[in-house]
Amino acid sequence: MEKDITIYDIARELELSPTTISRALNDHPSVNKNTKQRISEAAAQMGYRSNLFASNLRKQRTNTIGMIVPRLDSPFHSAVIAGIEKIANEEGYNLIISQSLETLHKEVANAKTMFDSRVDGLLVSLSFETDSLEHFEQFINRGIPVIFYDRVTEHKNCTNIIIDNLQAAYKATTHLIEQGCTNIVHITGNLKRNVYADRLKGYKYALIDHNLPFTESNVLKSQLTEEAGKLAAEQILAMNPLPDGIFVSNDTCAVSCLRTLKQAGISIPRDMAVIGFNNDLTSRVVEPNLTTINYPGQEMGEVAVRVLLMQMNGTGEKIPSNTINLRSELIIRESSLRGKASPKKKDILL
Amino acid sequence: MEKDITIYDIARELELSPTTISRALNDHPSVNKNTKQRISEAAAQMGYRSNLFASNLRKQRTNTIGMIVPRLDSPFHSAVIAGIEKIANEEGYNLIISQSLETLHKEVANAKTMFDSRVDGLLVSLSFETDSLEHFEQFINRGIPVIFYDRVTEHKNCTNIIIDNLQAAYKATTHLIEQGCTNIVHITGNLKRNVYADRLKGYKYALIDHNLPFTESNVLKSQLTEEAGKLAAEQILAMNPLPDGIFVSNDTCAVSCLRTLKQAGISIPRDMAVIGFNNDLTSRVVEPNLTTINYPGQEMGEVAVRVLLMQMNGTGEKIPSNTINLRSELIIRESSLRGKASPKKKDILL
DNA sequence: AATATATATGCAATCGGTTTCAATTACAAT
DNA sequence: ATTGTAATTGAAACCGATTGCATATATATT
Repeated sequence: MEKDITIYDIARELELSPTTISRALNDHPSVNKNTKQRISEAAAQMGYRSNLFASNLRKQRTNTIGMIVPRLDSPFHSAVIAGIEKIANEEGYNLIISQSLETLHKEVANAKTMFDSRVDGLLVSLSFETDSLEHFEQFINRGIPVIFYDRVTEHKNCTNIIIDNLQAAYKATTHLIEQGCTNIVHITGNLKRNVYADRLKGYKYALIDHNLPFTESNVLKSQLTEEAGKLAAEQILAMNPLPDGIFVSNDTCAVSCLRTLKQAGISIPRDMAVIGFNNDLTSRVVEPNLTTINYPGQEMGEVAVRVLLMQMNGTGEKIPSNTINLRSELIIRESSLRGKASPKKKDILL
Repeated sequence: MEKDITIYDIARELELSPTTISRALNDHPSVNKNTKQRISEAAAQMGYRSNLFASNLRKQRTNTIGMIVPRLDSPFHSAVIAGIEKIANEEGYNLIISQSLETLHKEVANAKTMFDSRVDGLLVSLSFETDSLEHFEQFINRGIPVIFYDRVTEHKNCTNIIIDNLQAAYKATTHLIEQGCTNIVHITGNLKRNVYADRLKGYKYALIDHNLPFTESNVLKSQLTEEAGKLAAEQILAMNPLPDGIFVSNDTCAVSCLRTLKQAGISIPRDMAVIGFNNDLTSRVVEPNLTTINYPGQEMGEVAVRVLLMQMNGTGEKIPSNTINLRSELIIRESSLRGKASPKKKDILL
């Protein structure tokens, strides 16, 4: 079992002070070039590695970014994390990740752990249950920046990074209307969360702007799971008259709903056009392929961590609270193309 | 901006020494019960939180587990991580996660970061490219346990946690044979990795045990991506005679292959029966639903972290190198059921 | 020659817990 | 009265890197 080399060992070896060793290894300008050279060679040769804890303890920062996500096993969050990890890595930051599993109590516990681990910054996408940001106040009180992405809530000291859910939903609904749909159902999630509330608004405004009636009974609240998709399909089949278009707030649920409708003898998109949200892999596997909104997960992650780094290394002055909107796009596939022939290209980007 | 409370602040407040505060907060037996009570109340009231860096620095351990996975955006790995995070959390450990993105150089860089972060233990699933474990020697030399799961290589000091890939593949292939297939193609991945090499063996042995010929030309090497599935399908369509069964080493590729074959007019499973591997969500979305091997991801994660914790807290003696095998199961769905009527139950577990 | 300036290095304190080794007290046993 | 034992508490060293302040040397300026 080898022993760790410290700057004291190097100092002894080269007959210098630990101070100089430390400065040399941090490329401090006041150390002679030749000395630096000697030191870094000795360090390499002796197998030195810096002790982050001693360093962190002294510097009062950890070079660590914390992340709290609802779940890791979601294609969208995976993409976000990939983007975050890439940039964080490049900038020399560690990433501590934990999942709230959509519960408030685990989100609170995770926040505490992140706080005790003294992360320098925090990236959060809120759980379904979260209705208070109290557990993040401890960070804000000590000047540790917190950034919310995707599932967000307004907070005067925090930046939010989102897509324009309202606009995306508006586009999707408008597309259904342009395909001739006049009786469109919307399947939504927990309206406490901005993403679902905004999509509902987009759906509503699109209807109104095209002189179609908005009726509460056409909005189905759901858990947006696979199972919930089946239930929603059954509710839809019980409607009279049957709707001719469905806009679902995620792909998992849309796919399961679509399949259940198909099994019941409904022809998609002829009888009903269907649009999902997320552009998950399943949207390209289901038959017919699902029209959906493409979410820039990786990009969202990259933007989030860049903004966070800016705030972490900022002058200490509070950057004014703000919201960053990323572009999303409607990807049109067979599930929503009615009447006309199917499109030449497989995927058409609006 | 609030200031951090230290044990010295509490000591001053209660007119005790920092020693006693530290001991009380760690529930050391030699501190008086009443004193403990007073101290913990004061700590709570003053908003004290332990400084992990000071503690780590002194204790020379970090309460942190490192993880290096090929990618985070894989349903299997997400499930593993979920299992790991659950147990690690319960036991009071932090989790640092990084992805190698299937490249050796990033895996090496990540290993270095983990090492510098002084993780107490390491969980690894190897990248495609990895053909040497040199970058893990530094851990082993210092007595830091390393555990490999799923994508593993033999190392005399490390435990491996896997499923019996050979047996699973044997079962899958045997099932195809029982369904009347006599000319079965196998689509495999990078044979450097145990998982694919073992599955190939299972396929081979099943053929031999059932007196079917094994031919190299029936083994298609592939990247197992969506794109690779299409290519493989084209290769299969060019075969003469056409095979009547396909066993693919993952679901993503199997699904894409299946869809391409269908588009070419092949009836699944009548003309060709198809089996995948992983039980991803897409296997339940594609038409017909895909027969596949269910992988106990979450369980694998839980076992991995438990074994790791044992080794981390062990007496320091080397636990003899070993391999832990977890059970997997064949899930039979429509894509492999030929001739007979479709099964009564949606999913049949063998 | 005297002073100013830049360059290079080191001393010693510091970050906040943990731990070794004593010290103190109370009480029991001889 | 003396010694032994258990229960509490504290002083001080320590983990390893960083940094404010001081010092020493070399070079430039007047």
